[in-house]
Amino acid sequence: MKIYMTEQRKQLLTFLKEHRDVQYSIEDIAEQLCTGSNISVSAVYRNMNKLVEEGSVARFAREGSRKFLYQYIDKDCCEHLHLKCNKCGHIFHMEDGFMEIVLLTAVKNKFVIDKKKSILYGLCESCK
Amino acid sequence: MKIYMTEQRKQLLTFLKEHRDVQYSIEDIAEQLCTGSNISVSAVYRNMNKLVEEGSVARFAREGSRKFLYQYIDKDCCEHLHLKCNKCGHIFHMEDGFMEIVLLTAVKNKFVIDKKKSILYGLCESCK
DNA sequence: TTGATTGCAAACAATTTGCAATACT
DNA sequence: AGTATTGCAAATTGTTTGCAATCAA
Repeated sequence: MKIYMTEQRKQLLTFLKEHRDVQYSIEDIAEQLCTGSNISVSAVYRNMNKLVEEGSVARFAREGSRKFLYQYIDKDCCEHLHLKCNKCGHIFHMEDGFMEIVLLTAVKNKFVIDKKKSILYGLCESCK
Repeated sequence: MKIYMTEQRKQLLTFLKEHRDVQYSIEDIAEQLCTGSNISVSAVYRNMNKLVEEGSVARFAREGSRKFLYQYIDKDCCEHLHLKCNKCGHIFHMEDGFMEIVLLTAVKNKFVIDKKKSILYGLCESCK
């Protein structure tokens, strides 16, 4: 199935790429892009699903809310373990060296971590 | 607000305690307990919410489904990092020694992990 | 021209809530 | 007795879908 680069998809991708370190709900995105009459909410839903299928966007679920969260993913991004601060909501990438230790430790515990799908929650330095 | 130990809540707690290592959706629980006419589905919802508030049950969300998952939590459980297998769905506890390493590594990366809220996804030994 | 994408409104699925009846302490 | 909890049905919330019109290739 071909991909048409519509105005709406272009805007979405631009927005997400400009905020690679943020996870947005559909509502968040709609607030930013659907205000005038640029994009309909259902176009946002459909596009996000397609982008998730494609692999350029990741979808996350969070206990505490029924809303899914979306984040643009580049190669750089999905090669890291993510740390999300419970207070400020910011997402950090675990540095390579440290990540290797974590992955290796998990292997010793007989478990192979999927970096892409795993997020560690806690407090970042400025919030703790 | 007092807690009344109703027949329904008793059954729920018994069921969850007997399967501490499993995460159930409301639907799963309903299948087990609401078949005859023991408990209504809304009682399950309300009880699970109350138990989550209380802290004796944890609620999880996963991308790929809109259903929340619930699991009985004892002191032992919330002191561990959890590993969830993407294939068989089973939940494992990371062993103490290994967990310490992971937590310490995160601290070096300037991040304090909240064990209770974090789940690492990947593949367990028998599924990889 | 062909088929993917859009906007809208209606449909869905999971969860929550209002209310009168019931059960716990 | 007083109030938390129940069951039911109706309401909400977040997401998906059908369809005719539109747009990208």
